[in-house]
Amino acid sequence: MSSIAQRKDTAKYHAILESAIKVMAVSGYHGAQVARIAREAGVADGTVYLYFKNKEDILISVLRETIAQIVMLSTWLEGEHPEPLMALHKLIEGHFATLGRNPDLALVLQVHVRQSDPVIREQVADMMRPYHRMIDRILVLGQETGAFRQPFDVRIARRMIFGTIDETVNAWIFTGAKYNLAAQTDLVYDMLLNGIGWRVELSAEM
Amino acid sequence: MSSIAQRKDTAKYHAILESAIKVMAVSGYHGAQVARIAREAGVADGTVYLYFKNKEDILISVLRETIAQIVMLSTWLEGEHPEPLMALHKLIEGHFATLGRNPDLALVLQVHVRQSDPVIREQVADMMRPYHRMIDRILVLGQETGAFRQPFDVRIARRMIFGTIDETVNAWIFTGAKYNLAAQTDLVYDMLLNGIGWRVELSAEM
Amino acid sequence: MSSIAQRKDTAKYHAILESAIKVMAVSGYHGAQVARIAREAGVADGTVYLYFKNKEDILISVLRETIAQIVMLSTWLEGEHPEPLMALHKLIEGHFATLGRNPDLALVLQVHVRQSDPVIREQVADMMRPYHRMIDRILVLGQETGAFRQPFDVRIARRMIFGTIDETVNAWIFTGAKYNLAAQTDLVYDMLLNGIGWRVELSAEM
Amino acid sequence: MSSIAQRKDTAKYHAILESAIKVMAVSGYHGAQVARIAREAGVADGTVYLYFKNKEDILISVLRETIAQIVMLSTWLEGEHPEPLMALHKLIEGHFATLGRNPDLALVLQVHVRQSDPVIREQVADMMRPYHRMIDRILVLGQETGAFRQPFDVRIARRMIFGTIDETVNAWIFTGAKYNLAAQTDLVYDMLLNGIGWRVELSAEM
DNA sequence: AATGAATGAGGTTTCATTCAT
DNA sequence: GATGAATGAAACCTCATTCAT
Repeated sequence: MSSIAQRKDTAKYHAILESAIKVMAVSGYHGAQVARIAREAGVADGTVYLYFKNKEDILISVLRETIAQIVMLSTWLEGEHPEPLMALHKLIEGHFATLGRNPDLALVLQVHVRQSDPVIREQVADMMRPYHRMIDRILVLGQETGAFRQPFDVRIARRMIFGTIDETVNAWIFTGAKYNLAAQTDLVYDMLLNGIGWRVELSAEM
Repeated sequence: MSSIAQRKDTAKYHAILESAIKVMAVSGYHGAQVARIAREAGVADGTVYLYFKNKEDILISVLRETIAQIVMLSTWLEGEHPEPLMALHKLIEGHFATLGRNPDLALVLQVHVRQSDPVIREQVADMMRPYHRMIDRILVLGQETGAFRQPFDVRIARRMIFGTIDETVNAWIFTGAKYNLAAQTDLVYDMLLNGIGWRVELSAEM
Repeated sequence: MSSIAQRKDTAKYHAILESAIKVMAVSGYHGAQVARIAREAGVADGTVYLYFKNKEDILISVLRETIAQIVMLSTWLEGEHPEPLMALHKLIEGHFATLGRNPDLALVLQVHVRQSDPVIREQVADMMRPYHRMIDRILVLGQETGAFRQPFDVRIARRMIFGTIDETVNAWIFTGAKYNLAAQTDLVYDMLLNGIGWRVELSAEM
Repeated sequence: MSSIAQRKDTAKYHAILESAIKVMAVSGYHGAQVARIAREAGVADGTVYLYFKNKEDILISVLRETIAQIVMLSTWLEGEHPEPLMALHKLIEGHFATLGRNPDLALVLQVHVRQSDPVIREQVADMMRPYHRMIDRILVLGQETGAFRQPFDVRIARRMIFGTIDETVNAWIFTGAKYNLAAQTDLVYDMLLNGIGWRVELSAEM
């Protein structure tokens, strides 16, 4: 009479999760049949339901585990209290490193999540919230300490940061995940910091 | 003996397309039942198949019509030959205006496209290519004419621009498309141009 | 307010009938779409229903017209009163000639009829009855006049005659209707008359 | 992870097959709905697809199993090496006995096979080929040993034999399969051997 | 008489989920 | 805990037939 929750740390639980990532990476969420996930994991169809409530629960679990890794950055950066420029660099690097290490998982996260029920999207948004909050904190701190230029909208900046990271990962996935994603860190970091324009008003200030 | 191709400009064709956008916005591609699309359009199930080859054809048509509008910006900007800064501003504005006018369609484009078959994603990528090319051209021209700062990777910059626009639209959709998307143009434009950092190296150059 | 019955002799009626034979020959009864029959006949879908009650009616009409030709042999032979051996030869020859002239129609009659509803099969049987009767009459007359050997079961003989003709046509169709069907007449006639065995009991009788 | 192939000898496989024969006998191939076959077999619709690839596979399996029984005659006769006259008698008897035992199956084989896709007809032809070959061998051997009269075309004779058997079965089915089919063996055998005519050329030989 | 756009019932097939073993 | 055969709801799509023009 053990509940699903109590089985989360078994080897089989993780085998199914890994298998789900693999299958979903190839076929997407809707294309991923439970039977194939089970076979890939080397268990019977029914066994899947001993560890997960239903198919949606598998997807959410996959996302939770993945996002957890990314969100861990928040916690880590939180504890380290690095100065904002460094924090931004670490953030980008960590994000790229995490997904770069596991292309299948990146594919699921970037591409296949954004489908399925609004329910799932809502949950993903919830899970991402700490991450967004952390970006916001870095930005605010940077503005306060003078590490970043003063007058800009934090939300717009956060969307630029997140959107750029996202699109960089997408491009990497789309071209087949062939190059080293983390190696893009410096280029992206520089781009976000400096934008594409001259800083005429800056020279005026001097 | 009229083929599907010959029926593309009828009122019913557009009614079904509109209805498909509406239903897909709510339920996603897989969740959108042909029967519901038909009912919403006020036609019989079978009628849908007089205008579209199959369900996938509906989605692709939705995307084609939408992306066409956005890509039209390419053509327009091409003809106008505006200077790069202006071109970038027009691009952002046009993108926001087009999607801002039709939130449902934006939802389909932003969220639901990225699922389904790789075939569809490939087609979307094909349709977006002229758009990406145009951004590249603007960037290159801007660097040549000195409108943009010199040393940056064009691809990275393009991903930042596209990613930021994308994420801005996502945020707008996710909050329920309640505010005016086009009104964000200046803020985003400024952000992309200037980044978030001081331009210390610029002062060094003086 | 003219009924379907009154339109049977128009050019369009026959155009549709010809077209139906062609399409059914290729696709079978179930595979033959009314729309394709209409297109092949150069009329609109709806027009078909001005000349035929429904799809089944088309098939039955096709069969009626064809079988009519074969059954006409009955009438003709009836009128001629040829002696039995000659009558049998004429019968085989006429059957082969009629179908040999129109392979499409033969295909429909031999292969595709035997499907669809029992209702249709019943009707075909009804239409074939005069033909069977005629064979029976030839056989009985032949036995009475001494043209055929005495002791054999007329029904069995009739089935042999009909079955052999049928199978000969089938073989001809199956190999692509490439050779001259009517040219088989003498061989089949001889076979039916003499069987495959020696006639030992005959020599005993002498 | 059991494939369809591995389930062919289960009770359920045969239950579905029997049920398919029954339903097809009544309604024909196209009229036989998978749902009705499933209900008749006492299983759920989906279960059918655990044992058969699709509806066409059911039909082909029905045919394979049946024709296999008839073709088994070939093998048996092959092994026995009976003299030709005996072989022919056994052949007719075996054919009638096999179909006579299972009228539904006979109906499917005789009537409903000949429809549907050319693909299926081709397959049936393939399955029947050994049977036809065997008839040919009997005929050739009979001619060589002098059991049959010398000059006749083997193919024509084979068609007469097969066509007569076929038509006899058809007649039996059409009248409701009320009498004993196998009891017709001697009559048909005699008919095929002797034909319907006197053997004038034979008496001339004497 | 002729058209052909529209209809909608109906059938095959898939696949997440269950439950007896 | 584990299995996997069985379930059956649900969805796409076809196509004979109708009817307003």
